[in-house]
Amino acid sequence: MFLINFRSIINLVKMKKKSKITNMYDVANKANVSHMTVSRVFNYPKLVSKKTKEKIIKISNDLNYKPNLIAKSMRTNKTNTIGLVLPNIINPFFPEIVKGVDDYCRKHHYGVIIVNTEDIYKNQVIALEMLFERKIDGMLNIPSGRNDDKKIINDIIINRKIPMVLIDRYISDINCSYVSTNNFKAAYDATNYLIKLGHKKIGVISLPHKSHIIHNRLLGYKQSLKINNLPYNKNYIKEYKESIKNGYTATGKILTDNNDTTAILAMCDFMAFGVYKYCKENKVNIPHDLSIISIDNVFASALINPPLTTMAQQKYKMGYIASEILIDSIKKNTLPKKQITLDAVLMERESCKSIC
Amino acid sequence: MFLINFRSIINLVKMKKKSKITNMYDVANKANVSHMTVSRVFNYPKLVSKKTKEKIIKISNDLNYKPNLIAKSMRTNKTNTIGLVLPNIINPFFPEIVKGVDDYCRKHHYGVIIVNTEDIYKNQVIALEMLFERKIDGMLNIPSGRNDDKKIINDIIINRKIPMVLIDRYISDINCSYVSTNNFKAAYDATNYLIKLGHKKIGVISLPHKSHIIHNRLLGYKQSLKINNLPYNKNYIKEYKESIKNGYTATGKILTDNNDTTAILAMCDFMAFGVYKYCKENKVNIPHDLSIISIDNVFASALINPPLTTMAQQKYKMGYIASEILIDSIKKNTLPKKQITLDAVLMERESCKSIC
DNA sequence: GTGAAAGCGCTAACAT
DNA sequence: ATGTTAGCGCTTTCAC
Repeated sequence: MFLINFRSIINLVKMKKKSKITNMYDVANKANVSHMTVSRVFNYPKLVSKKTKEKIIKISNDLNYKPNLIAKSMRTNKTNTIGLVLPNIINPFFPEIVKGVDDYCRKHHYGVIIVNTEDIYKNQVIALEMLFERKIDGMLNIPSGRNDDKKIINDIIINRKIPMVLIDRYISDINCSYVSTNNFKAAYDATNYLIKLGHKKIGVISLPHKSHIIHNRLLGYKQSLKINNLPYNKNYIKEYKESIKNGYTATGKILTDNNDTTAILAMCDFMAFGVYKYCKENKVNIPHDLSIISIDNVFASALINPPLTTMAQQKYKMGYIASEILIDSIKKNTLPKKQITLDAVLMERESCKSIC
Repeated sequence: MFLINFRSIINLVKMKKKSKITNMYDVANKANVSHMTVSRVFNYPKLVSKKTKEKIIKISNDLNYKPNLIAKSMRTNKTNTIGLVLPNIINPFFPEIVKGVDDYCRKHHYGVIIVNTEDIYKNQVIALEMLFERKIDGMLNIPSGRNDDKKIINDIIINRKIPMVLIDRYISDINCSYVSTNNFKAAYDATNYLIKLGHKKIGVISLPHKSHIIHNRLLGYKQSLKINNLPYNKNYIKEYKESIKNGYTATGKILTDNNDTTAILAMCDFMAFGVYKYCKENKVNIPHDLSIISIDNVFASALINPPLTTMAQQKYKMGYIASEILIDSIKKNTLPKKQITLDAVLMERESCKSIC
């Protein structure tokens, strides 16, 4: 009764203004220890005696105490948060990457701040500054393929030694890691598949190849022709920006320019959807009159009629592995350099027919 | 030589440790003012003389200074960050909501921490605790419809007075705001549309209606029948969990139980995709033999053949408005209570036929 | 095994 | 109009 609980007094003094959310001092006060002992329970539990530890854990639970990660960040310079910048969350290609990122990060107690840039330069700048101000530990970036991105990424992220992993699209000469599909092999395998089915006149619906991606896919296509002793003829290749409408236009171009075409390789599923549209309107039967293979395996590909045969990019895995590389290098306090490519996987459905 | 090398190493280590990111004091020193003046330039610029302000802004730019939002949060108890919890980013229904959220938040300088729960209870708990520890100012939640969610949301978020806005799905008796589709009206309008086309025997592919959503849609369907003096017969309603396969099964059930069925209302697009699959396999022509309308307007709906007529939920707007309500109440320091419902919009495509 | 003191970068409150 | 002081809740460092 006469004993004065000094610890309580000390802690109460330190608490001063009573904040409504439980903090370390509340727990320490109730456990009659210093706040440092509470801190150790959460960060270096081995340094605390079993008895004290158990008491503190119980009290923490009773008071519903959770450490304030913002305060922790102040001291440690680590927020356990990463940024994820992507061009367009509506495009069904990206959500699977997001899921892979989310899965890995949740498991490792990292938060993910997501920003959708719409491929607009201003949004990219806002996004990067926002993420820097929030002191993210690292960044995942699915770049837009615009040229001015590189400078701003260097200025705001790379030059400040923030680790970055690019996903899907590459930016040359930038100090970071990179995870993508093996695009050469994807197109090579797709073309080989058509050739094995007996196709010799294969049209290609391509995209503007400022990016390495399309460049490599085109190389894969050519290499497959070469290996199979088939001639390369660039009249069979039509290049438009990615959209269903442009896929439609490209199909018309290919078929009128080359009326012996028996198959089309579309560089992405969206362009393939345009092929379907053209074929429906022009009474071309898929796969009877025209075989079509594509690269991506977006969600809708299995739903359309006939289901689209496509080279599935491992989108989930790309997100997962990119997160792994990033968080690894955050923990090791190094800048990541790894370059990883994943093979696309043939999803054999019903849009290709053997003509042997 | 050895001595020099040894010393260089020590210096490099020291420098590395010393190398830090520009802060307020760096700017203040260079400008020959106190750090408070710098702070005012960024927070209350009117309180600083024009001359000083300009000098500080110039120096800030020169030194590439950006305020540290983590440190700011320590004092202000505001992180300018919100949480976004959703069940499944792969489901094409959700990314459009995310885009709406992202757009509003970017404009208002809020960061969004996203978590995908997969409808798994444990993930939901991890997500909420993670967001609480990071001191989010508010939360957007697209709940899973699981019953145990309510308690955990109350424990971790609501009881700590963190503002929350639910999107799409409602949880009864919880102190928060709510933005959703007017589900009664969506089904009512869809049914009316079919009836106007001459349909009298309308099957319904429903979902388990633990949630208010399906309950209200069913009420809308019934009300439309009533208003049009058509009988209600529950044999025409089949209820399964949401999946393409179950949509397939349900279609079979409806058509064999009621061979006079001329139209089907699917409670969501995924179930409608199952109808398409069934019809393709069983040589039922859409819309010639069977009309189909649905609710959602997911991305793939326009791609399938024939394009699906569906009541489009305003997903982007839901996300945008929910963010607006949340950030509004954060700024006013109140808990949001608003309940908003948005009308679904008829997307008339080619899956319904007049039989008048 | 545990505690005291210092301070991360910022802002609120008060002082000049 | 500008400066001084005192923390926000935590971890690092050093002391015992």
